[in-house]
Amino acid sequence: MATTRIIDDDRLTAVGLLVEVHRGLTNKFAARLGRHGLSENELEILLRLGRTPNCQLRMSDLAAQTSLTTSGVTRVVDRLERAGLVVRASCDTDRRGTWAVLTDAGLERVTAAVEEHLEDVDRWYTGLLTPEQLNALLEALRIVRDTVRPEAVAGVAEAARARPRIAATSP
Amino acid sequence: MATTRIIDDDRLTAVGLLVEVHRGLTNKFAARLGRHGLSENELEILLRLGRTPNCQLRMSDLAAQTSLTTSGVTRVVDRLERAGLVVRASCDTDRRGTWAVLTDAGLERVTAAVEEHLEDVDRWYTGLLTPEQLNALLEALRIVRDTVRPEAVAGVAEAARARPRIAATSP
DNA sequence: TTCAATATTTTGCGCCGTCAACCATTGTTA
DNA sequence: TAACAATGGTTGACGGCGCAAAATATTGAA
Repeated sequence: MATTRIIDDDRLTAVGLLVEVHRGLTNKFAARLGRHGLSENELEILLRLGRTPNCQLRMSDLAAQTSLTTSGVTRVVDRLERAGLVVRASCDTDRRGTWAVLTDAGLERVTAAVEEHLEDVDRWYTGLLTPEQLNALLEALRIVRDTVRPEAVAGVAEAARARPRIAATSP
Repeated sequence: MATTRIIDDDRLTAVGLLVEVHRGLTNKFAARLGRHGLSENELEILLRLGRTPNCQLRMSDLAAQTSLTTSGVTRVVDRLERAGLVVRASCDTDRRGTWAVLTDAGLERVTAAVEEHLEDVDRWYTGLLTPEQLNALLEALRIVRDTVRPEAVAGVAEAARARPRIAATSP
């Protein structure tokens, strides 16, 4: 008879597939990002800052968006600040808070990195799928994301309202 | 005019979506797995052993399958062995190699863990999608997996040929 | 046989991120 | 106003994993 052991359940392989793809892509991407001096988490934080109206987000919002802990964010931002890609600025309205602000150098760095990174993304991920397959994939992922991480958009509204902490590059 | 900055490229958000889903699921799963005394990597290794014909795989094959390094596998197997879920056995035909062999306790543990784990998988992942959506997702993931990790099935054939190192539970 | 070249696993060291404890600030309640 | 819980962030101790070198076993050639 066919196997009916629980450890062969299809749902487990569905998880496994997701994990393998994630790890595989991460590994493929790591080399080139490393050449730009960035890790996956560092890139993500720079990207999120760059996409925010004034290029600034509070530490705790970064934590919520990235599913790093706040202490993890502290450390990543420490490194980025040491590298001159980010600066910390205190928050006028709530002196407990701290803005992480993308510097010009940071924006340049992430732009340069992404420029090459996109080749890899295309080569190992999006470019492998037909537009229909890609859309179906993203639709499914979005459904899952919205239930497992509904908080992934924290802080954007506040940051837009806040006054910029450094000369922003937005004209 | 609309934004055309490179850091807003859709392909980046396609990566981001995958990463967010992976992290979100990992977090959701961690609590219950932790209650069974297993981490994600430990579960994966136990699963792969349990699915192999004689419940045994060589360390290097585990490394290839999991995209841990061999040293990572050494450490995970160390813990699993300390917990009595796995034993090491030397390889007759090539005494450089080492089999990691799932014990009966290991099979019980992983079975019990998976039994509950599947509820979470259903609740946060597979159960959120229609059968069509799930199939489309898996199809796309399989395409990407096959190009970024073609080596993910290492060692299964050899393990099936090798003689079992402990009383196997296969009748 | 002996010695170099190769293959498999383990170990030393370091980085990265979590957890828990901590300090500073805010808001609330009296 | 004082007291105190709640919030935001940082720090120290710790564990997991990767990298590279070491330890062990195997193969091939002189």
